[in-house]
Amino acid sequence: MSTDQLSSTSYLVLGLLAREGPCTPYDLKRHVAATLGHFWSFPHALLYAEPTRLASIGLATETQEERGRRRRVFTITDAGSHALRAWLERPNREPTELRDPGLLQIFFSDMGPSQTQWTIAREQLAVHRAKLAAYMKDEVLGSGTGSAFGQRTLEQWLSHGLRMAVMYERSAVAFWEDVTVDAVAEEASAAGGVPEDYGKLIA
Amino acid sequence: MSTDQLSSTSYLVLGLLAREGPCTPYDLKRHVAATLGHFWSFPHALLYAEPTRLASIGLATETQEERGRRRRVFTITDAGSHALRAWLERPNREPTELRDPGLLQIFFSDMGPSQTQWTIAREQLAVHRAKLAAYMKDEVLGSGTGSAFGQRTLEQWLSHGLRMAVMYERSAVAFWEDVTVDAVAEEASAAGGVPEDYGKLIA
DNA sequence: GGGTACATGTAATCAGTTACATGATTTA
DNA sequence: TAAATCATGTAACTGATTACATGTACCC
Repeated sequence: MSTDQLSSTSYLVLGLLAREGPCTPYDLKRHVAATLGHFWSFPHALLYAEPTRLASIGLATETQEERGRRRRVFTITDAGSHALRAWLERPNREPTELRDPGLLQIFFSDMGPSQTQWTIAREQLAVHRAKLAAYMKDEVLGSGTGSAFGQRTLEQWLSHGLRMAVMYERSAVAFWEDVTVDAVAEEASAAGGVPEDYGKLIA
Repeated sequence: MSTDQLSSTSYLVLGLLAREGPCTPYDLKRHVAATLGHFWSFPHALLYAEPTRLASIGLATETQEERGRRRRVFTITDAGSHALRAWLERPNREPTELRDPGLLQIFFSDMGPSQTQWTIAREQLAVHRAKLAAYMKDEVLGSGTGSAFGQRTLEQWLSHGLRMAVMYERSAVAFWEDVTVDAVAEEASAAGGVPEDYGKLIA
């Protein structure tokens, strides 16, 4: 029953089954969408396939409803819990993957026409500002920006997960603001003018 | 000659061929390793496969050496340049993928023994500090931390690409410091004591 | 000249993604 | 009761990752 070679997806599912109790794939989907899914996409098909795989190696069990939707409900087994804990205690040095298509574009923006950098930066700035605003509306984030002492509720842990994402978005906004300003300055010095909506940038 | 449905990998290769001129897959590999590869992994097998694919749809051409290593050299075609420029001008709203295994662990740390949070945070703090230090040693980053005006050299663009990564690592360090402090406080209040190497944390 | 690191490539596997397809529940 | 949306699942595909395999250049 090799618990080796489990993927991040495996631990995601194991973790959710451990914390939330028995779940249908749809339950998993919703939990993920509300938390990690904001910055680490797990297409729903994955969350239907992965529990099946876990069941096949004994880390979960599967039961199916007789009537109605005939949903499949998955439950973590002792072996599953054990695998999860073992993973939690194992130091993890896999590097963060930061896959940002906007960054890829700006990286090659010198291969395009002169206003390319400016166009990309403006777009990305909008994207990241919107995302940051969306995070801020999620009430789950509201309170504990300072260090929270004492016992931690589930909600606090969820917000804990998102805190990093918020920090990333803040960095991203700052970064794209910088790039935008640079691009404007460059355009100005090259063409002797300033884009019309320059004022909007600083707002 | 549908230039549709090209992946990030495709544009990475097109962009490098456009900027660097004809390249072997190994050339691509080295360029990537020195830049984007720091935070977005592209296994070398990809960089051997992708140019072939591009050649098959007319966005690059392939020539092979007669003698010696019989390397394959790829050159971007006009169609390839066109596809690249079209992509640069197309607004891109695909979200950033932030796949951080450490974050996944901390997200589920309440499923492990009590010191789990502390252990994970310490590990991740070390990882991200090391990465940040490594970035700082790369001379390519040294100078222009402020906004750089005037014309931009290739080196500046490279550093531009990495600047975001540096900001991310800074955020990560701050985040994991926070988590570490939280964990220490929690352990202390729960067990009435403080881990021995607490002092090292603040250093 | 033997070892080591660099360089080049392919093949097989596997995970992630897209697309398809349909049933169940709610709401107008 | 029809439409819309929520929910459930599978199949096919494609791209990413791992593993294998080998050759070349350099260094001791």
